[in-house]
Amino acid sequence: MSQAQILSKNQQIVLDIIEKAKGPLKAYSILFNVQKKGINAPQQIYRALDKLIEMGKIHKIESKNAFVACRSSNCEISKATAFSICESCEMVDEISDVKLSKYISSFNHKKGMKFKRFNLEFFGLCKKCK
Amino acid sequence: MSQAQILSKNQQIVLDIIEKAKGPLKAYSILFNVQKKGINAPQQIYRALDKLIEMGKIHKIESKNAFVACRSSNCEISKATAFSICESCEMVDEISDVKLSKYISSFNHKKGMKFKRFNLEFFGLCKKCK
DNA sequence: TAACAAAGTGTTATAATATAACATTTATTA
DNA sequence: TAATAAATGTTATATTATAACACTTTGTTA
Ligand SMILES: [Zn+2]
Ligand SMILES: [Zn+2]
Ligand SMILES: [Zn+2]
Ligand SMILES: [Zn+2]
Repeated sequence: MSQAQILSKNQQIVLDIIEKAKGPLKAYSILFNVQKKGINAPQQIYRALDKLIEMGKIHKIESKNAFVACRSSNCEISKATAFSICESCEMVDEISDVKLSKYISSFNHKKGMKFKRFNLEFFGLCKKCK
Repeated sequence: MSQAQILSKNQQIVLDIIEKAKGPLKAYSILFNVQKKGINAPQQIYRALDKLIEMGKIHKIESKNAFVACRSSNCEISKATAFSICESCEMVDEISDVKLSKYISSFNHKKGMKFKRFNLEFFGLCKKCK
């Protein structure tokens, strides 16, 4: 059984902000939000972000250069991530669909490449924006 | 029948370079490669890139901020893109697998979002790097 | 517990990626 | 040919991300 990760001070501060946010956050917007807490430099943010990603606590939305908290408890440390992204309101929602994930994970590339992980981003209009 | 797109001068220059490249190219590396051709500013590159993406001639590899030529003739203007990416040598290969693409396209999000397009990036080690 | 190693922090500087804004030119079409 | 749309050239600036170095805290192990 893997014990609950203990986070460092900066990691906890950054994670708290990302978890409280309604949508994806950009690194510099996180930075501006924590300057009162004594974090002054981008490095401090990026280092925390890197570790949090490694731990699977957050994910990077590549198409937006932004970060969201992981909402799926069974998200196997980010080996198989999928997101739906609203092109109008910027809302991002993590998709955890075992069938979809299994199907994609089992996809075999003709050219003999063995995949370790994948990231899938869907784009469209969310219910509200339709 | 859609007639062959006629490209503007800058669009053609940028496309040529991307098509000749063996791997994904970054915007500034394209820029450095075309300065002899009279293109001097990032804007000129990014504008061409934007149009080429719109036309489906190239794709952006989001996880790398880099661009590759579209190799799949039936790539329906980038509504459904998939790539395999080698984490060691940076090689990128466009996957055109109708079954995979159909399966993912038909995925229905529970929260009522209708998807217009998706982008899937696989990561691993290619044959050579394994 | 002293010594060492590993992980985290703080800081300054800079690199890399991308867009804003505006003037001008070229191509298209009415 | 006049009006419109698309593309270009240019300068400046915004945004995202990493390098490098000195120091501190935490964990491990002799
Ligand atoms: Zn997750
Ligand atoms: Zn929306
Ligand atoms: Zn394609
Ligand atoms: Zn490789």
